Amino acid sequence: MTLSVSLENEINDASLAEAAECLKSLAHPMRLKLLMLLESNRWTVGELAEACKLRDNVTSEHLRLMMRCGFLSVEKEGQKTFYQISEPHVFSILGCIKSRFS
Amino acid sequence: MTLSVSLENEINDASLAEAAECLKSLAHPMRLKLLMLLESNRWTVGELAEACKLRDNVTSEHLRLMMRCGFLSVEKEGQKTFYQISEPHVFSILGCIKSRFS
DNA sequence: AAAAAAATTGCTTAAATTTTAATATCGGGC
DNA sequence: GCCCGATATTAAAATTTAAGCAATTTTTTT
Repeated sequence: MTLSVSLENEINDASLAEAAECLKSLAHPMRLKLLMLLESNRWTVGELAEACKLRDNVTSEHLRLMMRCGFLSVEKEGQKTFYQISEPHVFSILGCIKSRFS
Repeated sequence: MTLSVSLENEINDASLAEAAECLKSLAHPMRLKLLMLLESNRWTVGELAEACKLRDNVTSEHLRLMMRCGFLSVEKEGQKTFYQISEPHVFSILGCIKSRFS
């Protein structure tokens, strides 16, 4: 019984791969910065690019990566695309990172 | 005042880079698996390699990466080197990952 | 010295990142 | 309606970085 409980707590290989993939999308200084900006508000690509002194297309690519693993979602309004954090766990991980590094 | 408080909560570029570096060392399926094994016990390189079906040298390299960002520490006893998690935040991040992916 | 356990090195292949350029999409004015 | 500027995305090429593997070296014990 103890063993089976401990096995149930384990995470399978597919989930490990998925988790690693998601962590990889966090493991970039600019993407962390983008996420921290997104913590409090929704932003457009252009606003984020300017705030981070990045090119628009680079910013767009970073956002795409984070979209792909479900961290972000968008709301389109006219010619603007607003990005926002859509996965609650992102907030807890960011909190964890901040408590360790600031 | 509001502004200065919000700035104080920010994280500077150097810390962002360091955080990204650390996350990168987590963002690998095998290293996640190694950490989960290390959650409850200390292990030797050889034991971890066998449990994960990895070569010793590959295992050693993964462990070295995680040592470098302070997640692990070692205790040498004779010809054995026991690895263990030495950074409390690792536990909280693992918890976060598990709650999202299992 | 020999054996066991880890760590390091050199090399090859695979991924990620950046850059430049090109291609959509939307809204407003003519 | 059609073109223009602003906004955003995509594509292809070049560069950088990481992963995986095999062989060698170091460290420690017997």
